Amino acid sequence: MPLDTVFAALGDPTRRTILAMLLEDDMAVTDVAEPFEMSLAAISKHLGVLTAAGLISQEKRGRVKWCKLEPDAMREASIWMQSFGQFEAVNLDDFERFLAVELDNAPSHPSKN
Amino acid sequence: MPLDTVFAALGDPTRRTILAMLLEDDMAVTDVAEPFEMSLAAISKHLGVLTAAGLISQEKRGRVKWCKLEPDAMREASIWMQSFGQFEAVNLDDFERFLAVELDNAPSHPSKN
DNA sequence: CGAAACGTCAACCAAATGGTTGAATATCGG
DNA sequence: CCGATATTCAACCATTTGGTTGACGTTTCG
Repeated sequence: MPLDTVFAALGDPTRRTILAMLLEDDMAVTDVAEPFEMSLAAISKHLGVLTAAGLISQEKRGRVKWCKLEPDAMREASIWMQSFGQFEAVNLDDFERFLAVELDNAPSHPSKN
Repeated sequence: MPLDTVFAALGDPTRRTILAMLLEDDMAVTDVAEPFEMSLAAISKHLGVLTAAGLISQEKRGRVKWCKLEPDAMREASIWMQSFGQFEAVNLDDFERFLAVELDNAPSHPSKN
């Protein structure tokens, strides 16, 4: 089940921090590792877990491997959680309308293709 | 971090199934365990994990311990995840205002009619 | 009272997880 | 070609996790 790997991946604070970093921009493995007090190999493993969960993708260009956030992977998990109540935080439909408006107003966003 | 325990708890399919069962109604431990092909002790442990994460609460009445879903525990995790949807194009300030409005809209009383 | 039902505890086990080091593999720049 | 940079691999280790079994403490009820 993809939910297994996604939730398990999100259960580690190092990995959640990495995801938050990638929210800013794509990053090379070495740059991802830099702020952490742990070996590069350990970060490489974390990135492997995130990749296996589909939460990021990694593309090698030259000797540098770029890490890119794949937020769609959270969608299924998010929807699963939403099913646990009207108590729940955000209405997804409202959220999508919000996103649609945001995308229209985005200044430097290249037109989709 | 509560996000650690919540996400980790959700990473197990047995525990997610238990939560889905409790969506229907509160249940006794024995009844929770009944559909699973695993010992009562194992289920008891799973319920302990869910309780530690705050996702359920357990109240003992007589010799029966009742398990009750606590969906509020998912709120923080849900909000965390939603901040990752299509983020590149989203203005964070707008997103936070959006969240504020969402949270302000009382979950259980209809807003307009 | 005494047996059955409810649930946890303790000890144990195999496998997975999160980390380390050191060697290995590409690739880039001079 | 050589050396530095980027990243993974492999072996290892300690801890956690998810499961088992059997004994144990409570509570209910005939």
